[in-house]
Amino acid sequence: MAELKQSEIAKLAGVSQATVSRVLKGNPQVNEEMRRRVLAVVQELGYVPDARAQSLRSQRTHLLGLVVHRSPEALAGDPFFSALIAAIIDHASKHDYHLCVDTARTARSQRAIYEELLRTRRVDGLILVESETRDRRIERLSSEGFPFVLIGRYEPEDAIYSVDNDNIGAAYMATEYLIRTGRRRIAYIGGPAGLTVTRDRLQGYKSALEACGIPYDPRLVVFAEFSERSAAGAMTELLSQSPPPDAVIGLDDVIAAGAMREAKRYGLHIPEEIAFIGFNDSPLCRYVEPSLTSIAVDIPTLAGRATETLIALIEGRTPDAPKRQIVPARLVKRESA
Amino acid sequence: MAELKQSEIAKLAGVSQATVSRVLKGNPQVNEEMRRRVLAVVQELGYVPDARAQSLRSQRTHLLGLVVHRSPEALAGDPFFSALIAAIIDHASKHDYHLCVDTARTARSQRAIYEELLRTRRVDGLILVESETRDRRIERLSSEGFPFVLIGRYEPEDAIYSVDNDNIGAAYMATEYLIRTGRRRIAYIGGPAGLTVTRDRLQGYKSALEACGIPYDPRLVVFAEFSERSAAGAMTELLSQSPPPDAVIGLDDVIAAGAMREAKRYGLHIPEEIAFIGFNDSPLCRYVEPSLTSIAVDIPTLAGRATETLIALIEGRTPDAPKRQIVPARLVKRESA
DNA sequence: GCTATAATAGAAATCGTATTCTGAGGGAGC
DNA sequence: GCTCCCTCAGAATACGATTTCTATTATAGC
Repeated sequence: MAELKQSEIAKLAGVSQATVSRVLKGNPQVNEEMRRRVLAVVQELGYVPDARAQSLRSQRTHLLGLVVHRSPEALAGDPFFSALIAAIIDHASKHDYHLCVDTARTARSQRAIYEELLRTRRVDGLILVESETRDRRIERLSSEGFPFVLIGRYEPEDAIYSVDNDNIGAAYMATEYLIRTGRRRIAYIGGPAGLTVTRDRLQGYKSALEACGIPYDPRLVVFAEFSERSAAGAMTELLSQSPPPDAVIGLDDVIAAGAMREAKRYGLHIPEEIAFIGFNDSPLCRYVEPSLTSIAVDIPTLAGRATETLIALIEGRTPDAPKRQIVPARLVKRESA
Repeated sequence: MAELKQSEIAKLAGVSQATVSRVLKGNPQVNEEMRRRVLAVVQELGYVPDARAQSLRSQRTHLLGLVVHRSPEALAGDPFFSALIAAIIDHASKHDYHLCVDTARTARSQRAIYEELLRTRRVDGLILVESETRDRRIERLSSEGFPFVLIGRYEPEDAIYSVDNDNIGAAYMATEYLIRTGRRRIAYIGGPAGLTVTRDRLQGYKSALEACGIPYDPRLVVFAEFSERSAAGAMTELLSQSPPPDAVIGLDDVIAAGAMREAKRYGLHIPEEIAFIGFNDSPLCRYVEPSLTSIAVDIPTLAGRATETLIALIEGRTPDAPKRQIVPARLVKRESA
């Protein structure tokens, strides 16, 4: 298979290379006869333009970058990300964009990745997931006018484009649901304390308590890593209190399930003595015993909004969406609460 | 932030653009004094070369493509893929490569994606996952000499580079383990019949039966989609037989767990009356009741071998690995078997 | 019949970097 | 003092497409 380029096609079709380009780009000022001749050769040889040359010339790579702030190990078992990635690809491909995924485990490599993707113009825009609450790099992206969208929340609210699950509302909903069903000592197991999700859900939790006139007890709030073991540790801590909690909200299904398993080990009856609610509605929920009530994050919508907004920014259109978009979550009731 | 390019740097450093390029590429034939001057300006302005121009000039994009033959919906809940993607990125970044992920749900879009990524030279090489047993496109890639590696198996065995979990061996191990613990009517629930994994594991299953002198009963082999519901349906079919199976091997943890749940609904005791073994050792396994014995696929190794081999191919080195690499799996014993 | 205008296609410039080609200068060797 | 070679840096070219500029031809309008 010979290396094909427009000049070869041009020679074979007996036209200039410029004409080949015009035909392929659908430029209207080209005669029907020429167009036919060129297309015939293109079809015959199966010529496809070189994306690298197009990128350089047009200053567009048609690549979106997804940067995930987690180590490979932490990412490994998480179904949230396969869903997110799949959904982004789905939307991007409709607009003829591709997706480049990078992970940033250490702070140093994070910086490197931003440099690498952005300054080298390797991608046209960035989707950022799971950033810290305040992030110097995000401000730099913003001040340089680089197109990017955050999945998650950022302050100040309308400084940048972001799409977020309604974490505050969702945690409020979960907490209120527990209160309505008679729970009074509701615990919250967060993830790493620096993460925005951890804090937002904590806020929703507190608001619901307050709205229902239940005093906030800081001893009922603990933090864990994204692992079963860490969740179990957090649960042990909670159970050491007297009286122990009668309900637990976990930041994550894995955390909630880990905590629930620990409670079972202590001989507690679920949901009679203690109820559990997780987040993400992962496959896990249907399989644990008792099945886990969970808040379902609407990933396709989240990914869709983020992708569409980003592409609009890249192409210079003003996104027809507010800077901060909030996607509602859904409570999926099962046996654990 | 002005648009920086080598010529600007050159002007400021009082050298030619060629010298700037040489300094940045570490070309040895450049005087120490020049090198210092250039680096000073580069540092000061934070110049980083344009990847698009480099791609065109060097004919290398430093992008690997990962093509997954599944719909976004099917991909959504699957932790296998986040693990795979994370592991590939991890290895690729060590060699200064990035990863572009694409999904191919329909046959038409599959073709389009191959064209798009390969013919446009958007990526330097391809990793393919979950292909069908025989695939016309793979033969084309091969005949065009395009660098690619398959995760999974392909026939003829040594026609292309592939890295595969030892599916035959793993299924053999699972089956033999069940037989050793006294099971006699062992069922197999595969995935879609066209997939190589489905067939390979079936083969391992059959071999183990034969080696242990247990006759093969085709009624004990059924196929399901990658969903809980489909798995439940398959299990119902198996339970309608007399005598029913006393053990089940599922292609997948989700399939195995779905089948197990169905068996519980029928009032069967696990593992006393019927045992279950799944594949992937996903988080799920530790949470189902009873916990699910599973074959752990060594994803980091799988991804690592595939990535290293691909990069070697791209860079024109002969991979120091056989064309067909097999990564051993591990039986993780839990309560269900 | 002559200019004005439109339609169309080729020539040439451009995107930013890597590399080959070329030439200047300096030291070694005789 | 001359050649030869070596080192090094600037000039020029190439990568493959897009787009502007330019030239040709045809048509219209008077």
